[in-house]
Amino acid sequence: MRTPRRIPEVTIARLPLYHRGLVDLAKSHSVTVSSEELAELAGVNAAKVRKDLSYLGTYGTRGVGYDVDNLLHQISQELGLTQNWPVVIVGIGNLGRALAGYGGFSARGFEVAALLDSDPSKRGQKVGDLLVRPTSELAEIVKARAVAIGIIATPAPAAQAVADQLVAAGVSSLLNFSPTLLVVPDHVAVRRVDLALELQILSFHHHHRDPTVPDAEYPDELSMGLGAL
Amino acid sequence: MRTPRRIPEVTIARLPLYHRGLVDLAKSHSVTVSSEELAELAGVNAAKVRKDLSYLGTYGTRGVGYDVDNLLHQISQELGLTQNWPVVIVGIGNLGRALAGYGGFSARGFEVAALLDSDPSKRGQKVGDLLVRPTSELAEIVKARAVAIGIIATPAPAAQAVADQLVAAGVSSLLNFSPTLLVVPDHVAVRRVDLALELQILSFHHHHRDPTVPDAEYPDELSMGLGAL
DNA sequence: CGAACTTTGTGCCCAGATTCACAAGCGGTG
DNA sequence: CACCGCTTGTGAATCTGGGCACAAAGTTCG
Repeated sequence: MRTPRRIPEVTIARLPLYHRGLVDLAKSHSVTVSSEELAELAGVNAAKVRKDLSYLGTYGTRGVGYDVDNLLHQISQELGLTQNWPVVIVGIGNLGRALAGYGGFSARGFEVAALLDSDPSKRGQKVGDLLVRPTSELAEIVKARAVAIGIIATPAPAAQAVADQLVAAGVSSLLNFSPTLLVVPDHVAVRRVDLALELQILSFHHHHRDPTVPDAEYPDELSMGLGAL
Repeated sequence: MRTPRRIPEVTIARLPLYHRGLVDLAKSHSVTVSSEELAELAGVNAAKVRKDLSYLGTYGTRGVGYDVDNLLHQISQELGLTQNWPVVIVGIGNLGRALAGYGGFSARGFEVAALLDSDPSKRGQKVGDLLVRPTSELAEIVKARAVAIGIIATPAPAAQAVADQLVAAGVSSLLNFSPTLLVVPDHVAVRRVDLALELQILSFHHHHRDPTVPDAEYPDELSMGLGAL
């Protein structure tokens, strides 16, 4: 039997970290990896790694560790990374353009199927080797290409309408870059990336930072490392 | 006495949501708001709103709710949003440029103090009305402008070195857009925004979506809303 | 082949966060 | 001024996830 238990959301969120660590290990031709090593790569502790992986099945070997290739395959399987998911990016402003040009997509099993924007003046612009198409073609594209994931990079006021269209067209997962709370049906997964929110959290920490910590100044380190850039 | 208890991290992460809701309410000239209303705006439940706010102090009035202006002020105070924090953006690629052009910064109390990139060919380029400056000037700029927050938008291999430089120069908070685990001293706060990770989490949900949900198709909604974009 | 060693998988407990549910407190009303 | 309705603030219960610690299981070496 596979995946006997329900996988906790926090574990799901860590699987990509393990995935990344394993990709690195595979590149360096490591054959096996211990929970300890993997924990270090992912920035968590070893017990958590073992518990997380145990939700997927028992792929480790006691006394040895995990087979890198096998574990990588199992996690890829679980995350659904064995196939290329087509995504659409809606809203080709500053951010949308940056996302369109981001190489990490294709490298990690996501393929930008289309760029959409409602602004007629953007229609026909090229970003990379993709053409910006009008939002009115959204439903058509989503259905024709079986788009799995919609990325919303529009201004906040347009976000909900775009989300509605994406959902109506059959997209099941949304990545929302606008500072908006999207209302979607239960079966649609939404992840939100909110820059202002992250900055405000950092602002809190800066505001409440421990004043006993000297305001930095590590003269030794200042001189090193600059060349590396 | 103010802030008697330590504020849990999860609460801190929600304060910006309340802040945003309150800003909207203030714009629409609402005078008071109940925990119920604020909960709806923030997408959480009312009990959580009340408990979160109670960590800040007792700013509500029983039978009435919270005074919008006052609560907004208190939360701004707590988050440290009553002053403008200078930030630097390091790594002016696709993403860095998009961030530099993002209007949300200045609107929300953050000011881009400088754009830095180690690539000599980028030096002197203008993004908006800011000049790209060499990374070697990092320490100088951070100290001169008392930069609070460093945004790392470099490729992964450069991220750790940049983080080291920022920390050495006295930056206490980092926003890391590279898919890297940064190692920093305890007193430095790091938030990570990882696109590939978010997509992989969505991939999981799409991969495991409930097949009983019909593949969308809500004909009524398809025709409406398009004009709004 | 058995002993020593290594590392996994997991039961158990603890800490932290969420939610419930209700007493306390305030404003309005007659 | 007393009563009623509303909403906060918070103790208590519940749920969830984290981490310890150890038995189980495999490997290596003599």
